[in-house]
Amino acid sequence: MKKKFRSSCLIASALDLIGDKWSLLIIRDMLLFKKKTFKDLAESDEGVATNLLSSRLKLLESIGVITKRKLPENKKTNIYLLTNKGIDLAPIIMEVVIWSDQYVREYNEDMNEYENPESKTGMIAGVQEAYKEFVRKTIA
Amino acid sequence: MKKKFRSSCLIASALDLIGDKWSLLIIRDMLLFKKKTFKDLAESDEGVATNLLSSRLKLLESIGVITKRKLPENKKTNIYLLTNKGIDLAPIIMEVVIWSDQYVREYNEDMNEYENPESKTGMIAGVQEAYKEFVRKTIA
DNA sequence: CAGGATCCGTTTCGATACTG
DNA sequence: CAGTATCGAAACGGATCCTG
Repeated sequence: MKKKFRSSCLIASALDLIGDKWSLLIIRDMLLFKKKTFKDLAESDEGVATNLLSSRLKLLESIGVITKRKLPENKKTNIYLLTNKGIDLAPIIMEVVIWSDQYVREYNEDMNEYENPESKTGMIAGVQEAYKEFVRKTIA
Repeated sequence: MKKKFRSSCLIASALDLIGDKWSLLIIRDMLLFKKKTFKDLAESDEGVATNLLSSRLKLLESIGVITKRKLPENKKTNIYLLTNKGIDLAPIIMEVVIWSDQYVREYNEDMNEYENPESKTGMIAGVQEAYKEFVRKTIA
């Protein structure tokens, strides 16, 4: 394992996303809970202020991890969807979920199967596929 | 892939770490660049202010992802080392590095081998083992 | 009424100066 | 060297206010 990473790794726009609480929560809510409207996202458990939600959605769109559009059948409501670039954040999100579950859970749940690297990789791929299917159905 | 994650996933103390730019950079510097003194960490490319570095080290210690101690042979200098809980953040850090490298690199480097899930898992394990070996040698 | 934008008091940041 | 103190600037967050 001699490969070197650039010291600039993790520095550029990744930190704007990953180093920001609200951006992470928005991406999690979209990816895992299929939230897509401003209202959905505003009602997160953590209680984002609408001004912050607004600013983060603009940020995420400018970086290209989400897109803003309207439903085919409903021209009024804006919806936000993860792009492929955004869906590729799934491994990060899921690793955070796994770590969090391992170290800060108060009660046991059966997450242990993911200790097997095989099933973890598969689980992440499953989350990504599920989201892509959701996008397909949403914009169809 | 029917397993459900608690909505509290990713919310608790994980966000204090992952949702914070400096905490992430400190963990990265310790894990990948083997930084261990205040001075080492203060000289990061990104330029942490010393007051923030100080507050983050306290935070990370309080959460239990790092420990503060002194070298056996040098009683003057404080050193900071990742605990096992901290080393277990490696998958998150490495996924961020991989995503960052994929989407924000300006010039190509040969990271492509990690597109194979097998080698990615192995690479992460390698990073963790390397750090554990570093800890062993440091406190020996 | 959804989808934000604006205002404003409070908290946090970040750069530098300072201390044991 | 390893932090702490200070202070102006920026960001937060919560309430309210527009606008189609």
